[in-house]
Amino acid sequence: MRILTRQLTQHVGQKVSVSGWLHKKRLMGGLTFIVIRDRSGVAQALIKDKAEVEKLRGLQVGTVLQIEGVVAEDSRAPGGVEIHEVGLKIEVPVEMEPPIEIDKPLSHESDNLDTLFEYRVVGLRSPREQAVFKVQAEIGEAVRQYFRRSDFTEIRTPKLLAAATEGGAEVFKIDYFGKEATLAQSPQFYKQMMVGIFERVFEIAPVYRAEPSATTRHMTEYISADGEMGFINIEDLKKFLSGLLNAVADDLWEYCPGQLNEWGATKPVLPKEIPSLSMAEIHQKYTEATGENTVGEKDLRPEEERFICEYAAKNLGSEAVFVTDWPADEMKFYHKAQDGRTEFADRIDLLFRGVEIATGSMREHRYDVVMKQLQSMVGADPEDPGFKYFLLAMQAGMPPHGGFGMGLERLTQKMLGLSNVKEASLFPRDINRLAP
RNA sequence: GGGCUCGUAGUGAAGUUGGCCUAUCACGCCUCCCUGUCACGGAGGAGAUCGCCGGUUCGAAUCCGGUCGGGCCCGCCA
Repeated sequence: MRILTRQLTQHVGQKVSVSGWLHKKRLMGGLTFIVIRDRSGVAQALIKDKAEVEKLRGLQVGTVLQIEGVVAEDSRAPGGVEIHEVGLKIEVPVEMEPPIEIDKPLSHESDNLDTLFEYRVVGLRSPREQAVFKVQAEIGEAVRQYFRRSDFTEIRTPKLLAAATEGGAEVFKIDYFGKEATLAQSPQFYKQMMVGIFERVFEIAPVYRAEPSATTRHMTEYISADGEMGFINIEDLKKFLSGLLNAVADDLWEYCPGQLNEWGATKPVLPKEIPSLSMAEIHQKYTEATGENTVGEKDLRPEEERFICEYAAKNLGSEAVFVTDWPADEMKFYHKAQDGRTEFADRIDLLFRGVEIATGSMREHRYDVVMKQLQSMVGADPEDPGFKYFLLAMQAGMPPHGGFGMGLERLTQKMLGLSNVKEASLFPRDINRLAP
């Protein structure tokens, strides 16, 4: 019966069988050490029998094999146990020399990312690479649990859409049986429509952006964690996001200490309520600090995002910060302007460790107003199938509501301290990579 | 889309004000030695027409032009 490598300590003195991949071999004359990898980790086996060692001749790392032997405690063995009196059974011999070495850290230098992604199917076998995605899986789990604890219903919305979309980012156009369709750049309209049904909904799913961006923080396909809820205001949204980010960090450092340590990650300093700074304040502080005048600009420069995160870490005891008071003339048609301060959108961006990881806003829930905004801001036809059903949902009765979208890979990147968001994607898609 | 920058064995790097390059090193790979390795160690070996095309020159990895492929920043965004 097969056991996992992590279970060896429970079987000292017993004969066991483990299965996995050859991860490393060290031939030392009369002694041969091999390391076997399975889903639970790695373990060492000590082989003395020359005939057993000969079975490995010509076989490379990656060879699938089964090891039978007796578990022995030995302080010289990694982890204190190893397998002795080994009998090997080669399940799948691998003679191909791996294009990259997975038993030591892979280079994540920006110049070498192309190699990293080109050989991704092999490189991900490295325990250190796996750690990134174990962490990402845990983040997804923590996010899901937080939503569910907060009484959200998980939804699945279509990614194939009729042509019209929310505007802003470019969309991918595809041929749909002779008609033009687009790939969803966000679940925006659907999650809002679903507020009229479940009140609180969330989705964790891929979205597509046809932006020709070539930066360390953009991909053309990424996973968005979207939430939307009714009967709230912008302060409720901030509280929710503060709690969410804290919950993710707490969960991660409780359940993934090994993986986080692999990347030298440090737990983010986050107060219970993440502090807010208005865009005007940030421009002001940046201008004072650098002499570079950004006062009056309608967006934050990436340099300002990094600056204000450092400022918040140093002065506000928080590695995350909300940016508030975005100019209303830049807002999207479904956004809501602030009550009594109509020159500002009721919008927040969540900056974490120098990048924007989430954008949230209150939505315009009044049918006649959102209709007017659609026409004046987008110049769109309300009968267009891309907008028609969204408008119907508003007309059918929508409470004040708001929500946000958060980039899962960006969050993973920043939790681990990776320099490029693509490192936090199994198979990143960008302007010039569609495979593997 | 704009700016800057890079391309040398399977991988990572050195060499790039032209000649001493018949291209150096490390990891990996092959053969042999090695009974406690864990980035094992030791001896030997194979592997690169220096991204591609053209040009300048007695001579090009090195200079020039083109081309293909990357990267970083900006714009835009999560």
